[in-house]
Amino acid sequence: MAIVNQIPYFSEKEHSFDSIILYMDLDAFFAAVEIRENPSLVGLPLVVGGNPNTKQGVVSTCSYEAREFGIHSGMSISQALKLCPNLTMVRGSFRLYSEVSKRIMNILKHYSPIMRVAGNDEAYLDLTDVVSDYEEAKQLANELKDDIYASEKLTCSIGIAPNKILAKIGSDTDKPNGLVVVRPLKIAEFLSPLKITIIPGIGKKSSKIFHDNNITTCGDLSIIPYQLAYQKFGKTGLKTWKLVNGYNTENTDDKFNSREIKSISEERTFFNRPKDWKDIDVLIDSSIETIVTKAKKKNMNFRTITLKIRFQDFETFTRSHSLSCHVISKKQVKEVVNMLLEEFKDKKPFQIRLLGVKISNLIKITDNQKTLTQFF
DNA sequence: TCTGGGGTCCTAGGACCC
DNA sequence: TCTGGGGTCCTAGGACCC
Repeated sequence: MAIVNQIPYFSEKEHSFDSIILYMDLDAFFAAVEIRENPSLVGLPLVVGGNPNTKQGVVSTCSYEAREFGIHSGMSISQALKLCPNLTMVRGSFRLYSEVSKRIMNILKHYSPIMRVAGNDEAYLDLTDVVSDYEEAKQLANELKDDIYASEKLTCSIGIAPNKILAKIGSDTDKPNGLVVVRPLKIAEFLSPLKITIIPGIGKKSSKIFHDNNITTCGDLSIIPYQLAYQKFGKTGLKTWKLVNGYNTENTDDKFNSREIKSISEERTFFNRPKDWKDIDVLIDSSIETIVTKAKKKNMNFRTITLKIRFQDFETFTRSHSLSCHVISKKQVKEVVNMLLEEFKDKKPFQIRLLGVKISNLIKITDNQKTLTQFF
C-alpha cells in the first residue's frame, strides 16, 4: 500500500472565495444564428455541421428541438438522422458566427475590464471590483442578457460564482436563457444532487470509472474520504473531491490572464481517398503553409514538429521530432515531416484517411530576433 | 453507427545527467 | 553480480473541451 504514502498533503486552507466571476454561454450559438437569419427554421430540429449531400461528418451544434431527439454535438450525422429522420441540416457559415461573436464580446467588455474569451460562444468576466455583492452581480447579468438580446436577438445562459469552474457549472444547470448564482457557502449544497458529469473534464471514460464505484452524483463523491478519492481516481479524483466539498482549488488571480498559445496545427481528412503519395504531399504542403503562416503572423518560432496519420481502420499514430533550436521555416517542417513519414511508406496511400501537422514548443520572438532570422 | 478540426492537459516510459 | 535516486527533457497516446 505504498500509494497511501504518496497522497498529497491536503490543507483545508485553499484559496479564499473573495472573487465574483460571471460565465456567459450563448445558447446553441451556431444554430441560433442560423435560425435568426432564416426564420423558417424556427421550431425545427436543426443541426449545423456535416455535409448535407453526402450525410457525412459530425454535428457541430444543434437546436434545442434536435436535442430532444437525443442529438448532441460531436455525434455523427448518420446517427443523428437515425434518431430524427426529418432533421434539417445546414453546413454553417463560420465567418458569420465569428463576426457575431466578436460583436457580443465587445458588449461584454463594457461590463468588466477583466475578461477571458473562452471560445466563439463563451466568456468569463471578473466582477470582483465591479459589484459589491452577488445581488448586484445578478442585476448586472440581467442587464447583460438584455443588452445581447437587444443588439443580436440571441439568448445566453449565465452562471455567477466565486470561481470560473463553478460559474460554468452554474450556467450549465439552467439552459437555455438561464441565470444561476452559486454563493460561496452554498457550493456543496448546490453541487450535491448534480450528476458527476456536470463537472468539466469528467467525460465518458472518467464517469464510467466513477459509476463503477457507485458514484453518480457529486454528493456521492463528497461523502467518501479524500484519501480514497485519491487512491481510486488519482490526481483528478482528489481535485474533484475538493470541488464537490466546497473548497476553492482555483487561484482566480493568475488564471484570468490570457494564456500564451501552445501549439498550432492543421489536420485534414481526405474527402476522396488519396491515389498516390503525390496527393499526400499536396495536402501536407498546404497544411505546412497554413500553420507556418499563422506562426509568422503571431511572431512565433517553434522547435517541435508533429505528424499525425490515421488509417482507414481508424488506427492513429503521432510522430514528433524536436529541433535543436527554434525556427520559422516551411522547408524545415517539410524535411522533418518527410523523415517522420518514412516509417509509414510501406502502407498504400489509399489506406490513409487523415493527415495532420502540428508545430509546438513555441516562443514569441522580438523584432530584433526577427531581423536576425531573416539572414538565415 | 461511423466517427471533423483546433486546441489543452495529463500520464507514462525512456534517455540522460549529476 | 547487482546495481541509488532525483530532475529534466523528449516522445506517444489518450481524454476531454468547444
